[in-house]
Amino acid sequence: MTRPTTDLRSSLLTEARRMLLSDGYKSLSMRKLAKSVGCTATSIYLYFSNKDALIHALIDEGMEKLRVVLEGALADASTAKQRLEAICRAYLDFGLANPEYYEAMFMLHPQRMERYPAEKYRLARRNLDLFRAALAAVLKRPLNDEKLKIPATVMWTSLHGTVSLLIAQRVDARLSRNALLSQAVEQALAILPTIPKSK
Amino acid sequence: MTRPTTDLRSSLLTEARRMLLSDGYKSLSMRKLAKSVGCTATSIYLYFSNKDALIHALIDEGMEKLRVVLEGALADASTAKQRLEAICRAYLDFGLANPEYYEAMFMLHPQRMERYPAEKYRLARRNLDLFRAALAAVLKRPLNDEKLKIPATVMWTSLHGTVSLLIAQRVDARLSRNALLSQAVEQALAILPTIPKSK
DNA sequence: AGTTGTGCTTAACGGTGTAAACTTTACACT
DNA sequence: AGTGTAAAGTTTACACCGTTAAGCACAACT
Repeated sequence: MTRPTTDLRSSLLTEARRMLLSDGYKSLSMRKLAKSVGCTATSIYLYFSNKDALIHALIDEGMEKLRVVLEGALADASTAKQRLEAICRAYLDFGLANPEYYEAMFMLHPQRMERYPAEKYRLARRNLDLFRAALAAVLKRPLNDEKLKIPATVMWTSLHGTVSLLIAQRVDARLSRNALLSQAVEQALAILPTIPKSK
Repeated sequence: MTRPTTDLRSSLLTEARRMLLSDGYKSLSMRKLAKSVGCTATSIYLYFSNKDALIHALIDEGMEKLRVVLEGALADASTAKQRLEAICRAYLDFGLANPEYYEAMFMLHPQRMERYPAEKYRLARRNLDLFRAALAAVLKRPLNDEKLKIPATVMWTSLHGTVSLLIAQRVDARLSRNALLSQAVEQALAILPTIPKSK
């Protein structure tokens, strides 16, 4: 009922983020959001063309948060090999620490995301490039070596598999979480020997 | 309006499967299903306690189909190493060939699956055991070596990551699909050297 | 003072899953 | 043949959902 700020758009984003983080994507409805923020559901459409657009804004936030985390991990490690390991570990940790963001970013039903503008994938790809650069550094190759795109992508997808199945609770809960994560990082790093020498 | 068979339950399953496969999970609604099959929406509840239960039945079907595919792949290869590679490849192929089943099986929103009875994971775990056994064969270890649970799980999650991101269309579409899949298999197999020798 | 435009609301459409109560059909037993 | 009962299916209803169209109130500008 309260009208905390005149800037409805940013109030909506703030509240949507809070709802996403506390109750998950499923229970983020336009009507409930409106009620929490003190306006009508239709007012949301003055600032976001539809629910997808609202989620996209949150996805962008998540991508940005992920970038900060990954870059932090890179900065904290000293050798190239350690940096690669650190970025993998940081990726897993981010996903498990922010499952609601992660879900919106990478696990949402494709049909729901149909309208996600291709241009926005730029942010996502920038995170992927961090992996590619870290990989290149270990292999002593140029930072944006095109040939490393596929290995970097697969490294990422492999980590994603672990995160997403843990979030979706499809993994046997009796297995040690720590052992699983360590093995996942080791597995990701094991891609190194499979990459052919350049030229 | 037609009442094709007296066994409404199986008609519902057949039609639900058809709808899932042709239009995806999202557009499988109780009302539409009822209309297609010629009964009212509430009649479905005589045979399935809720929508989840209906989906669970389809998930079970999918798990069974996957099992057949994986076992087929195992049967077609001769050496232990080839069998391991074949099962990985078959997993990827199954997911990409049956995205609607795959989505229901492994990608559905956890909240929606809250009511998925833990006991049912048995079928899922049986598929995972095929990976574990194939892994054990290569390493010349006992088929149900407990120590291989984590490596086998990570092998699976790594493959899942590739499948699920491709299905969710989060992977750069310009990358060669074949190269990506080959790399994913290679990555999965690269777990082998990281597994400590038993005792 | 009158026009324009902005910010928001009300009302409505067509959809969703599901619960409760009611009706019809079918079968068993006296 | 007539009655009791259980099964199968329907009607009605509730409480939600995303979204559109039309309209209202008020500020700023001419």
